[in-house]
Amino acid sequence: MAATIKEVARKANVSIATVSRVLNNDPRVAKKTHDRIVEIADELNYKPNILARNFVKRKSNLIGLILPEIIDEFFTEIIKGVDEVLYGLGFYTIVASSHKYKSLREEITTFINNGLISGLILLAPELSDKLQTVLKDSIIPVVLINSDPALKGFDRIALDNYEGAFNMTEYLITEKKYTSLAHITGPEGNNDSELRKKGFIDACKKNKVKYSVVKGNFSKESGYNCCRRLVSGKSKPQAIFAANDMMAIGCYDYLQKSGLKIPVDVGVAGYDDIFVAQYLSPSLTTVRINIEDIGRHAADTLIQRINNGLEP
Amino acid sequence: MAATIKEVARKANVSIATVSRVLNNDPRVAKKTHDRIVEIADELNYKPNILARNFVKRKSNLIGLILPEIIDEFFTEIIKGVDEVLYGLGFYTIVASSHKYKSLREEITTFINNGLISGLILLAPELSDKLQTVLKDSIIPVVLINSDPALKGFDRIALDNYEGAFNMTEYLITEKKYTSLAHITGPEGNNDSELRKKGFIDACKKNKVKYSVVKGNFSKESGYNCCRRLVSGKSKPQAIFAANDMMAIGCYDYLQKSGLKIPVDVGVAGYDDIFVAQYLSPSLTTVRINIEDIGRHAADTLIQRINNGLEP
DNA sequence: AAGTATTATGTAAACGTTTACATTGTGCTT
DNA sequence: AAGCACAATGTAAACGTTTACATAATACTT
Repeated sequence: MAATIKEVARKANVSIATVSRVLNNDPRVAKKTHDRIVEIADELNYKPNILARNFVKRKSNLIGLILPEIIDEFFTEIIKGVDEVLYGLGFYTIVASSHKYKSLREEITTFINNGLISGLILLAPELSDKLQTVLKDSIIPVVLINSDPALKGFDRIALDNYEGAFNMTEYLITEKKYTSLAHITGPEGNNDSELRKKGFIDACKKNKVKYSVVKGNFSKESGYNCCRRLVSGKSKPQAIFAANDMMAIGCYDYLQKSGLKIPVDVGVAGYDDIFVAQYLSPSLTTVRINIEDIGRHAADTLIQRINNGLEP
Repeated sequence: MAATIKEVARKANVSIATVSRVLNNDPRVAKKTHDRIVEIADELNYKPNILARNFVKRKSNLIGLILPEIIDEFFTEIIKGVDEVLYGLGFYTIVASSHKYKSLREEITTFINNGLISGLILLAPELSDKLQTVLKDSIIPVVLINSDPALKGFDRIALDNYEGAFNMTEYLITEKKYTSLAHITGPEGNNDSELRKKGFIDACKKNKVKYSVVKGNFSKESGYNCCRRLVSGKSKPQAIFAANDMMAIGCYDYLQKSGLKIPVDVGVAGYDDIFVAQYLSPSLTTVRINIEDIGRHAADTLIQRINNGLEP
């Protein structure tokens, strides 16, 4: 059985209050006593029971991180960024990814209300009204990654999807001299997806090039199928801008299979710069985003909210 | 403030004990009472405070998952597998990856002793003696992923590194008809690395082909450099078997740069089957391992140990 | 109908901390 | 040397559950 504060207190001939103060670096305890207690605690290999501490303080050193299942490489990077910051500040990160057993809303509701975590980071490109209400009513701070910018009253860390897509599209037009483009979107309602689409369309309009838009869902397969439709249609675009790299890979697959050369016959661009992008042949033109940074930033923001209680 | 068990009890005109029993599905409480209490709890939007529950039970529904920094794509898959199983069983997964602030041993010691988690999954291809002692003394169950098979008294989930490497090597020899091979190892002391090397060597010996071994460290750069050394050496091997895909990618990079054709001039094989493998050109020959499964398996084993207290 | 077995519920302690408040001790002021 | 301020430590309650044990209510014997 692990040693408790009582045993330390007894061995040091002080009350548990004094030991507790030492553990929390309360300046009111005499240096001599402090040092002695630290030594004895060490000797007994005493570690404060976090369960008890969290319980009595009614707040934990645990942060929830919820990620939807779709996201693939994002996953790792976000977790890394978040954990790096949190761990350094004495917090632990609880990840939840699979929503196999419960709806996302249920999961989040429980997570927020059961007192286990002191803050939540939620990567949710789409946010139902109900979910928004749940989050609004949350007693613990919530930081959103990548959600609708129109959402008021939330802390939100965003990738600049609109600008990224806009710039990429202009690049394809002005540098690469394509004069007809197609865009494969992500799933409807997904915020990243909508913004990228908007960026694409606006850039096309601004530069007065022909464009078309087809609906994908971020999966490789949807990229494959959309590419087939686009390429075999009557107005084949000169280049395809997929809303993420996975779908761009799907395009690669289809084009390769049908003997079309990239970028001579059809140009392909993606979004995310996932690891594999550089190893495609030819290498994929893609919009780079620093995912780990997003994670770090989200963690920072959350902790500030927890400590200072500032409203977003 | 969130509702507590007391308020539910008062509103239902019962003692908190009865409410507690209802929450824990104790069969001793009458159906009528049960239903009434459930309803009232719902009404008050009552969620049991997990912090309190964990505290009093002196065990939490939290599992630690420690991953070293090196591992890259493994990361995601392991977490997925672990979380999937644990979440379904009512447990949460705490991940810790970056060891920037503390030594691995310190981190693990604290993690094991502070009572926060009820079990630990540790992905540690190398395990110092000190660390072994810490783990042996652990009061909570520990499951190791991918550690030294010689370790007695631990639950251990292993990839069959030896067999995988052996089979791949035989495949290169008997199917691909290579008659001289080279192996780029992982870091010394790393258990995966040692087993793969052993599998390679044994297969070469058994089939009586010439072989050489050079030391890498699982990084892309080391693959690049080792490849250069091998290829420009006096006895250029017909094929290189890298102990992981990352190093194989390094080989690709070097060979491409120096104008050598794969697999005509030099064959390359890897290990892990990371996502990018299939998109290299030509696609990488690699040993497939199901990482997510390993995660699931580890989680299963851990929970069994927690619930049944079986010794490993 | 009394006694007994069974079922349903209540009582209260316990878990390991933190912390408001109380007490004691020390040194300083006059 | 009495009084006071302040520093150091102690006392005890509190946090929200679970659970062993006690009690009350009901049903089943005969």
